[in-house]
Amino acid sequence: MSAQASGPAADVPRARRAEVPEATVARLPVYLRALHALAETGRTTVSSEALASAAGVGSAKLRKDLSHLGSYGTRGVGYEVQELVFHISGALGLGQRWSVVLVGVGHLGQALAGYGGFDDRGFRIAALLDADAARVGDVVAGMPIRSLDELDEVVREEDVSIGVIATPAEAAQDVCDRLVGAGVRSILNFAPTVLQVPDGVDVRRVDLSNELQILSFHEHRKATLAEVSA
Amino acid sequence: MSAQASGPAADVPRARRAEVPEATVARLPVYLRALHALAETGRTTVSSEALASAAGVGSAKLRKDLSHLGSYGTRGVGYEVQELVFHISGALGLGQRWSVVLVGVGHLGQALAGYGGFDDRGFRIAALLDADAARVGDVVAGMPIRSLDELDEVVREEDVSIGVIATPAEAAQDVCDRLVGAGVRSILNFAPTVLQVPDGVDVRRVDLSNELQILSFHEHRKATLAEVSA
DNA sequence: ACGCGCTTGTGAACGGTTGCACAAAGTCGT
DNA sequence: ACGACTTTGTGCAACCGTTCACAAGCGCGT
Repeated sequence: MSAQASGPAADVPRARRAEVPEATVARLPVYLRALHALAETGRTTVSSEALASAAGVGSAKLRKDLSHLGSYGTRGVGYEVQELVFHISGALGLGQRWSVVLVGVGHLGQALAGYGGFDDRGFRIAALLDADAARVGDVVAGMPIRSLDELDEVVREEDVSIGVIATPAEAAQDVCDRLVGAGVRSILNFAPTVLQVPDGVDVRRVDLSNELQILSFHEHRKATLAEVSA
Repeated sequence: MSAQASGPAADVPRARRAEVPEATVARLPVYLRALHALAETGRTTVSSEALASAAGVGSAKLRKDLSHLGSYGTRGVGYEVQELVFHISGALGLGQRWSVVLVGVGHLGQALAGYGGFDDRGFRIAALLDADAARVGDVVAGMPIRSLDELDEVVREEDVSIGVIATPAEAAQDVCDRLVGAGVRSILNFAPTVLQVPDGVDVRRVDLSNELQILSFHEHRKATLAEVSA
């Protein structure tokens, strides 16, 4: 976004990168998980129809999504599971291990720390940090909790590129600022606040209450419709 | 915008309200939270500009979103905070208290059970359920854990309309089926699986690993771009 | 009372996403 | 070897969502 194509489009090595659409990127992890599940059942190939159904999307959408990565299917047969896993992982940048720092070790933080999905895929928790001095030193999920003051040090030494915020809402913006100050440019925020960040920093929010309220809207709508037809 | 409904639009009972777009619905909770935060600082009115910035969106988008609910602003002044809270809450169906059943009381389940955001807004945890008999009877966040077998009973007696799944992935589909069987039509799924449900049932997924992978994609892209320009 | 400045609400243009429908391309059985 | 069958990859059209730009409306100061 910052370094736009300066004059000649020759800076791009091979223009094979047709810029994967954001909506597609958001679905790739779902496909990847479905593929892993299929692999465990022993399947070696899948049709777009079968994979789409396992991922909860339409088959045309799936095929179009995959076509943005390249042409890795075989007509008349389908996709080879392992090959697809490889290519999707590559597109998502999971070839390398990303170091993650987790800030805030309450119940949610512990749930995240204990979550198996980290090590399996390409993520490694570099450190658990908490502002509460009484908690520092406790061991959670096999790791000692360290002080929030060690943030810069951790980010530098462990080459952390992703920060996860699982603090109370009041602390989130401050922690965010510290993360950005330390050089972290990707943040996953579980605190119920909208974080203000400079350009070039990506933030993704996960908010339980939001999701419940969206469900509430649909329940409400269903209930109102039912009332009308009654 | 209401007057010129020439002919057909006026007598269609079902299409009474102009159907709030899904993308807008997803943002309403964010606005609501920002408004509550503003209310606590003593503000009684906000401009679309100020509220938009607090919510992390553009002001035009905010105004268009709000316009789907009605015309509740005052030109030259802005929106009255309390009034907007009232109308957004109404649109989201938060006027009534929804009963929620939480299945799976591991670390994540405990984090959710202890989350303040439930009681504050219009949600009430009707029961905590877990399949592990050894856990049944334990008290978490002031509530006793009950057996998963009591699901039907709980849903019926407590008029539960929303189910939250915080179990391991393996158990999620089974729990989902039970919830649907008991009559629950809105499900919030924290387990890393895509649930298969019949039509008429809404499912929202929250998946930590997905979010991390999306961040990974962007980090990867940034890193690749930086490499090229170097 | 009246114009001035501010802010909302919205029509219209734009860009991205979805779904359809089908040609291209492969496999399998005979 | 070949035709029937299957499934991918994609052009196209409809749809949805975002952004721009501005007229309409409101309060305030004079």
